Amino acid sequence: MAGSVTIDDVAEKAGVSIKTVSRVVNKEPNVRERTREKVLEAIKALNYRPNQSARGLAGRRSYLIGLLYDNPSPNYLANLQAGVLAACQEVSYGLALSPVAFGDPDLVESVLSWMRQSAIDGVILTPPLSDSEELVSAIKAEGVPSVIVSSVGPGGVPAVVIDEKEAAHQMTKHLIDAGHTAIGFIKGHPDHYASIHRYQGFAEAMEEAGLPVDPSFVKQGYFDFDSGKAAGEELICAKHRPTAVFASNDDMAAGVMHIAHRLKMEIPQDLAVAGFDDTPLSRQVWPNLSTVRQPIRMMGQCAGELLLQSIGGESKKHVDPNTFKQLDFEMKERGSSVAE
Amino acid sequence: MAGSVTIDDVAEKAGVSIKTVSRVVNKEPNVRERTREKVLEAIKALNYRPNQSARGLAGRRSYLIGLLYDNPSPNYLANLQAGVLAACQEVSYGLALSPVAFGDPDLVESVLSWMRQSAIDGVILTPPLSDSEELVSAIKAEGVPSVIVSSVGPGGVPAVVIDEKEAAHQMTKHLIDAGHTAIGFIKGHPDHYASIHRYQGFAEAMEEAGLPVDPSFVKQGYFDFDSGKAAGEELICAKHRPTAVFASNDDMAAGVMHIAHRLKMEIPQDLAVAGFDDTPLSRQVWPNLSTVRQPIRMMGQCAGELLLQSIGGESKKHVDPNTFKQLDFEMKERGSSVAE
DNA sequence: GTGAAAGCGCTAACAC
DNA sequence: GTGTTAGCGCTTTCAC
Repeated sequence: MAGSVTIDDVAEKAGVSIKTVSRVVNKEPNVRERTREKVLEAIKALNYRPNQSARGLAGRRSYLIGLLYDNPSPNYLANLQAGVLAACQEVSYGLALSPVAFGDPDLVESVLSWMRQSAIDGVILTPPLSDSEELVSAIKAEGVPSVIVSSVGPGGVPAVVIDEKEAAHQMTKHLIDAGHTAIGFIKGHPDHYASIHRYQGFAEAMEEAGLPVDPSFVKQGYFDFDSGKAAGEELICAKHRPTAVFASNDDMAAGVMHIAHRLKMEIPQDLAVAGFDDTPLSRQVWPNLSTVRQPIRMMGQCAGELLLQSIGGESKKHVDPNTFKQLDFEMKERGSSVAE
Repeated sequence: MAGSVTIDDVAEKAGVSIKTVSRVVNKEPNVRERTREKVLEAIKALNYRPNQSARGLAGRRSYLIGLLYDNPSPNYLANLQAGVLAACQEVSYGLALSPVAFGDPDLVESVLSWMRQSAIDGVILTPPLSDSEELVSAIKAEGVPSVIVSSVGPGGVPAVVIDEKEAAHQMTKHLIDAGHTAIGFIKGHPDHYASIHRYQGFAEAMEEAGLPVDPSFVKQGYFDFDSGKAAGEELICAKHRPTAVFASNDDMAAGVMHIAHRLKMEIPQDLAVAGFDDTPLSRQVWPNLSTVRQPIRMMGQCAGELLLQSIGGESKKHVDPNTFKQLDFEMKERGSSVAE
């Protein structure tokens, strides 16, 4: 602890008062540009970082935001987390992780108690927690700012999303354009709203093209590889089978491909496959998987920035609680749907 | 901030000084049983919760441990982190994440500075950071307890590991037992000690079996899919080629399989493949990948427990700095090495 | 636009 | 066993 750089050291080095340093650190207004630069230089030279405990004590907050999640895919978690951390770093906030179980009957109670205990200044909710109206409302009632990710939510809480429906629509259209008329669909986990939207996009695209959606071509999945395998097996092994399968995420699509390989089917000649998310897996299967890229890391960063903004320092630009930040998705058409 | 109940309120209500309350809260000795009860009652009646920031500031600790990592695979990070979090929860500690760049020339300086400013009470190092003797020593010199994971380290710091060499030895033997004599090897990232140990295990098993290690059958990889693909291509496309390839991790092994598929080779008939780590990917490729399971989550939990113990709050059992906790690995022999 | 002074709620050191 | 007195490093309030 000795020899640690404090705000006093920075103030002295920059030739200003500690209050001015504090203003710069907290990005408050009312600092001349020239002064700000001097301070920033001193901060950099000394490699100064504010002490969170001291900040928290004086400022009556914890300088911590929470990230609530329930067993997401490692890839989703790692990317989202990296984005949130990036947002936190800009303003020297810390990130507190809270893995919870969506199925827990006293989910709300335990989340609230965790928030109080750790004095979280704000919280980011990921699916399927962000889809729980009860939870979102309870947190809002507690007066703690929150942002939800990948979900529309009950409103009144800012959200960061992509247009799931449109993305699924485009991917379905891609398969139709490739000549498929019998297209199977594997739904995502029913706890996630995204699953509904992806299905809607699929159904609408089919309807637009005047193609019927055969109910026996629609299977329930749970976003994991095994459920994709199971659904894929049901779809492919039937005598009347689709020529293309659109799975609601990459893991399930990989499951379908796994089955296809086992049956010695050629992809995409015998069966076209498409996924959703553009996880690393999509480039590790053979052939590469056609999918929709979701900018997860950026979504994390946006959510973090939005939350930190609405926690607001002194420079509280007010954040509209109905903010609805929609980021762009990206189509990735690869070898699993079109011969290369 | 929820309850604005402070230590003073508790002291007044219990009719003692704040110091006595502090003693009770921190389970320190030298409090008469009768007094302790009175204080505990007051705490309960007022629903008092100590302010972490104030505790941290005054006590020069943060009730936080740090997790240092450099761009690990999402899977490794998510699992390790889950284990560490589990350990933290038991004692109400928080986890502070710190992504850093191993290549950064002032890595040590910036890590030390981060530790000082956030007043981290202890830190867990993951590869390749745990392999940097300079960093490990610097942290030790700073007097901050640390635990390293998946690495042997310079000693003097507790470590949680598996026997990488023995594991690679067994996997190699498995390939030899399956009848292979020309076995290719793809090394892991050179910054990781684990890469060396895995190669040693391979080389020793070959030697024991009286098989030569053809230098042209040993390629350098970097633990990522693309480097596995590149190395795999070099190995397989040569006129004189191995009949089996042992890659130092699953991602690289998947890269090899990808190439093999592209060349229409049958696995394992034309080419056997083995990996290391037992990531989900190993069960998502076709055929399933033979690999070595590393109990990453448990390693994270052990590391967390070891660290928290050596920080020692209440019941400071002394932790031997030369603790070397070796967990068991597990062989997973699947379809990529033996026809199913 | 900037600074001086007054704490934030707690623990540490030392008295009693 | 228990209390008193100083801060910890920062933000806040209010003066300039």
